[in-house]
Amino acid sequence: MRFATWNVNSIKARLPRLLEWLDSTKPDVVCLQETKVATDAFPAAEVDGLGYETAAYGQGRWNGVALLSRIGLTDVRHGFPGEPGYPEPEARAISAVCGGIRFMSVYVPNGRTPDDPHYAYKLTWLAALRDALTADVAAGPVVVAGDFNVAPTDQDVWDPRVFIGSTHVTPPERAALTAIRDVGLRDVVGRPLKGDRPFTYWDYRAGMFHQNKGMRIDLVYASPAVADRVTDAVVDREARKGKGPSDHAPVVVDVDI
DNA sequence: ATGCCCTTGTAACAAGGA
Repeated sequence: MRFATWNVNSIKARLPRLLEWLDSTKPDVVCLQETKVATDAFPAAEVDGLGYETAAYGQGRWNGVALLSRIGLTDVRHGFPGEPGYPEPEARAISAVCGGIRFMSVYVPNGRTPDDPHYAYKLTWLAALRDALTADVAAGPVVVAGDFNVAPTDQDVWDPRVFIGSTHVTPPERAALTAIRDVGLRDVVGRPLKGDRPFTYWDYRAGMFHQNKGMRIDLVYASPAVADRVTDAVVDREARKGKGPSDHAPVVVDVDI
């Protein structure tokens, strides 16, 4: 089985690149984030043409998540029990069972700055996610993948000095990730295809990608039943190149199941 | 080379992203 996670930064703007990438990469399951379309506006017919079923959860202009699968897609859930809003519910999580594994695609709140109410929302959201995952992990194998908007360690940002005082690197955010792993999930880290660190995001501005000034914030957290069977994991930086890319690269995981 | 911010909604900017 091959699965992947990718923050596409608008499914409408990225559809040609997504279809090309699906055709060449041939993942069985894909977790998408920042689709930026309403649930009913997701281009399901286009991905159906490549053999994928779709489960989408969107709200229009902001956020939006989806799952694509060509190995079955059942028991779809929008959000998770106890998920907070800001203050209204936001389209940041969707899960479904594909090939016997519950996949959840997550788009964690950004936080903006540590003194912003959005940062408190981010921490509350991550704590609620942890609580909800406790039941899911007990029920069977789980993969939670997506844009976590947290770099787990200082090695996961291109220069820790630049991020002092910023979100994505603060101890409470990192502790929230640890708490999620502690419910029984492991961090499946992709191989970088260039350089020594598997960054998944590079700002569009100032040639950051070309200087490899990135961050590892797109993460794959998997139950041991999945993590133990990983045969390869790669950050597909090829998808960050060329005309009209997302600012995030996909993480692609192969599992012998 | 991989190449120097992007997307959406609304009407020339505003807001968010990280």
